[in-house]
Amino acid sequence: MSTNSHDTTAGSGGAPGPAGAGAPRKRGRARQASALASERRGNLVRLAAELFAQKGFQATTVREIADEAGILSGSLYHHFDSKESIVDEVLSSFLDELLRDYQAAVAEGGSPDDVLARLIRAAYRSLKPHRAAITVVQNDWNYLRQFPRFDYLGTVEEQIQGIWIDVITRGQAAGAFRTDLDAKLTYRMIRDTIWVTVRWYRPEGALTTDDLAGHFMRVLFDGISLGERTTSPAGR
Amino acid sequence: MSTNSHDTTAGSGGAPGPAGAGAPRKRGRARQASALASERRGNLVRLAAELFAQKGFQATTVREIADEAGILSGSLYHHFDSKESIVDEVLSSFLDELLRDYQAAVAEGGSPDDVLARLIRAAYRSLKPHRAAITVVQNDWNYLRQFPRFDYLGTVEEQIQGIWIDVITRGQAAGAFRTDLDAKLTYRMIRDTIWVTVRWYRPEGALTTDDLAGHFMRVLFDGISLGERTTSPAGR
DNA sequence: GTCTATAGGAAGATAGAC
DNA sequence: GTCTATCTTCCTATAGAC
Repeated sequence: MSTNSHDTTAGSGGAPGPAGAGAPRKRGRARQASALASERRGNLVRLAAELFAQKGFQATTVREIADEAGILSGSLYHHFDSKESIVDEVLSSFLDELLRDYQAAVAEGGSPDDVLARLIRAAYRSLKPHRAAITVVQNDWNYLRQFPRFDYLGTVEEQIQGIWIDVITRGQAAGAFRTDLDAKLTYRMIRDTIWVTVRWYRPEGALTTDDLAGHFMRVLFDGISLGERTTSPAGR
Repeated sequence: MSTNSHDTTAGSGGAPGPAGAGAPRKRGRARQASALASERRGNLVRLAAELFAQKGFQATTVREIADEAGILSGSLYHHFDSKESIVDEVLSSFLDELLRDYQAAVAEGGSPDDVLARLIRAAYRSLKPHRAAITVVQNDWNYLRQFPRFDYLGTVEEQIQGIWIDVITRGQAAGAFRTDLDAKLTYRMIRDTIWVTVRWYRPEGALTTDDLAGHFMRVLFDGISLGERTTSPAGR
């Protein structure tokens, strides 16, 4: 949740940094102080993520982030070397955790529809802790990908896509899922439907993320129709 | 496609406008010149919409829009009184047309699942002509709604929602759709799944919008599973 | 209808005192 | 670690010539 494995030294010119620019190695008595520092940093990141999610990355100014934290904008640059570094930390920590969750869901094993159900629940469950990051991914992904710094977004996306498509394809081969559906298209549909929920989902409301997952899976696995399944009803 | 019925006089302060600020009534020999003017204007709007879609509303500068049109940024203000006016025209013309399409789909009549299928196809078909506008709606909706000028976005959304929920509810009452699904939740799922497609759909690719609609409807109506429908398979 | 020129403000980022 | 102060750049929008 803390290390940003995707950090690059790319910047707009400014200070090249006197020491190694990565996360400092913690050891000895420095560890405690460092832990406090990262907690502070983590707070700033969470707070910025919330603003990015509400107003968009571009529309959020460093002054607003600093205001929210009760400090002045200049002071932010003691913690981060640019506004992009902040959003980078928001995204990379979320994506790293998500990838691990998915890998764990697959590692548990079971039939393809068990695994698919587990993936779907894992995705919905991430809505609550990562609502802000997911919103940023959705709204600012296209913009951020313009910068080489964020190339890793595409890499992680491909790894994640591979996990889902693999499960769907295995399900088709095993006779659990229809073979007249394109696996990639189906994956995208599932992914989009789940993520886009952050636009209106409010964790403090009546619906839990497992409610959402349940509703979605009823539709996904069995459809909204009643009676026999049909190949092409109503001219579809 | 031309008149902006949602225009308001709201602005950030500047010139209050010497004459009536609405679209001038065309009559007599002025009509031809005016038609050319609106074509020019329409071109600028389309071009701006494309940029807004690619980079986001905030990140797109009036200079970029002007560059793309081959004029200087100051000259844009001969056609529009602000950057917001441009995006307003992008959104309102799209939403007006969409609402009319949906109303027409319902007016054709038929069983709930016929109507629902028609609505879904209409939505997918709008992806091609309105890709840019749909992208802007999705990415910049939250930001734009901060300004009273864009209050009408919420109004149109409610009208549209009413149309879909009505069809779903009637289908449930008629025994065509499952009653264990929440109509509003189902509407949102459908809407989101369709709109979010603009993130990756490329009209010039192999898939037509009717392909997408077909794939989606197979899943929506009948699910991805094979064999008998089941109420709670795999612990779902 | 487009240009030149510029007002006026806000943005991201930096330097050095405390 | 935060503040004060400020640099530089870029933005939207305007005024008036052509």
